[in-house]
Amino acid sequence: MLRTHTCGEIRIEHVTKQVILCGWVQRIRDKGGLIWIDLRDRYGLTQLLLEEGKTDPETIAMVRTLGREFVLKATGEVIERKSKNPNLPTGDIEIRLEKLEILNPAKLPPFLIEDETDGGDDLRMKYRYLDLRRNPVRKNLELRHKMAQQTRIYMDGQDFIEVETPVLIKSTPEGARDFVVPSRMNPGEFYALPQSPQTFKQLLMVSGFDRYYQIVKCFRDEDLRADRQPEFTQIDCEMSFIEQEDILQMFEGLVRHLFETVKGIGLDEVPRMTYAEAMRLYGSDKPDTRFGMPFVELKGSFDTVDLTSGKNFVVFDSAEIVIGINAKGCAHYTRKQMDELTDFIKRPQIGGKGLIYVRYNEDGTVKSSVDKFYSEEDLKHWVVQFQAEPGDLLLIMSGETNKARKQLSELRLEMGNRLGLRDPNTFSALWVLDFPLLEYGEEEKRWFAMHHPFTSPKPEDIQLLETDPGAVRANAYDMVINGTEVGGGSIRIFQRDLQSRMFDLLGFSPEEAKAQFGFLLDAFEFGAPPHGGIAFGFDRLCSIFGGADSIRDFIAFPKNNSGRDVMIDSPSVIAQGQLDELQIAVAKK
RNA sequence: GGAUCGGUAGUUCAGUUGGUUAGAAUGCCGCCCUGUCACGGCGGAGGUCGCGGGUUCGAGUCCCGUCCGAUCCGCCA
Repeated sequence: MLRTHTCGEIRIEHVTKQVILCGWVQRIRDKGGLIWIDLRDRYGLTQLLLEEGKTDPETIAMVRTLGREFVLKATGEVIERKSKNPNLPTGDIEIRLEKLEILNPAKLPPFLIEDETDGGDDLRMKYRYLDLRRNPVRKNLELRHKMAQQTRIYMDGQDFIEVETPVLIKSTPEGARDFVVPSRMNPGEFYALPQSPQTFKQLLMVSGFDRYYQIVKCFRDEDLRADRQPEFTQIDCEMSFIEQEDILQMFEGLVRHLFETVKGIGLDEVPRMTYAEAMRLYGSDKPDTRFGMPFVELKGSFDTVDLTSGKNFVVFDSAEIVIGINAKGCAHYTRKQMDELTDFIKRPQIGGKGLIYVRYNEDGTVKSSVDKFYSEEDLKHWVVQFQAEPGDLLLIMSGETNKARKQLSELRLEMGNRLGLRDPNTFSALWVLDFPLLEYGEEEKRWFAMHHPFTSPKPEDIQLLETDPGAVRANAYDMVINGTEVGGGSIRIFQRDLQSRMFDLLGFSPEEAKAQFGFLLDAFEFGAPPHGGIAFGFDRLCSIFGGADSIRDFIAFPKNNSGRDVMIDSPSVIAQGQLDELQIAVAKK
């Protein structure tokens, strides 16, 4: 070892000890007669002292040649500081430098290696190895490490075994776009990288590994977002001889264990909500339940309520649904603020046509943007429906049910932001249950599996498969934390007949089903146990625990928006020889 | 495929209606400083205003195109 201690561990009780430290130069403060060097490593910062008249002049001269990020080996005695720094764990001591060795000089980094860096995202990505020297990013990776460790501790404690599954697998038509790898030994043929180990974990159930998990890389060739990378990590799990309730209990347990051990937070029992409820109350299958503000229907499909029709307001009369939210205490909003909200919902990404408001003033009077059509008495009925109190502001939208809900959902989140109701250090988890089994693809004119083709329908809905496939509910569930989907899974189909019927419904001919998933169908004929599972988005889980919106800083070497690694500059062209070997020709544009 | 925002010193940004030599902070370099810790003081260097074209007497600023980045929509079983 080149060092006796790290830069984070020396305390007042080490005084008079002779130590050797290694690390990077964080900063040098040269007072002339006194020079201090802050030496940094992963563990902390320790101050080295040089003093004119006491320190060897050659060493002082050498220190005056140092720059930021030089790698040093420093030998000296631990002494108590004359003026202590209470902000630093090592602030009571310093090292009187006796011998200095420059292990490696360093060019000036392109941005400051400090907590509040002056580097932009692009630059930080290009020099990621420097960015990773910064405390905030390093702490995120330490958090990730803890999350992974605690996941393994919990799963192992529940008798799950970790099994690795292959990365070079087979492309399947359903779901996300596959990343594809050409096979040299089988010219013209391709592997695909797994979107998830789905079929393998089901096969492991057939094999009798009744509790499997894996912290595993998955790959999807789709456009990226702040919380989506082309390669990402899942906590992938599967269990046999269970019902949905067992899965919910087991993995609520995992999440509670993680909050407990990693954050020191005791999580409340995770509430449950059906998909239909979530859509009706929040217009989203992943509602942020850190705050309430549920939708209220003035005219809707679920209730028989209609407080808007017959007053010659065409917009509402022609709408399938009229829904709103109660922004508590916002009656004072100015014209400017209202315009901002209207502009917000009219943005092309949201696509709202207009926003109607009702102010329930402190003095009990009511003022709205539709006073022309609705009397004070009409509006008072609305106020009652919203359970509003004086000082509240009702924000109302209308239209086709699914669109209006989606738009109002965006507005609800925006109001949550404006009212400071989305604190990243508050955690609210939710199970969303009973997802639809199928959704209709308008373009393709056929049904698609909402989760995946192996998801089992609710037994009581099976007869609807023939008559009304869209109404069939699945034994599928998502876990949502703070409005982010962090995990999802289902109870699988384990009977060959039902699975074949599913493929049929999804438009697979028996031959296609056999070609794509024959191995699974075959396996189901050799004694498949009832089984089900779940997968958590590990990167997202880490980012939520870390209070961040983006998963990028929880991944050591992430890719940018265009799927590029700007540090190693990938993807890149390959040599003609490589292409030849693979018998691949690149089409010229 | 689409929308919005951005690209000016090493870095983060400002830059008026189009008008002299494009500024600030920070970093960097030099000198001074014996208790600093975001040290302080004095001085200095540092710019193809993303790229290409256009309008104009004159463009960082206006117009067109293009490239790059970020966020979002579509997409993501």
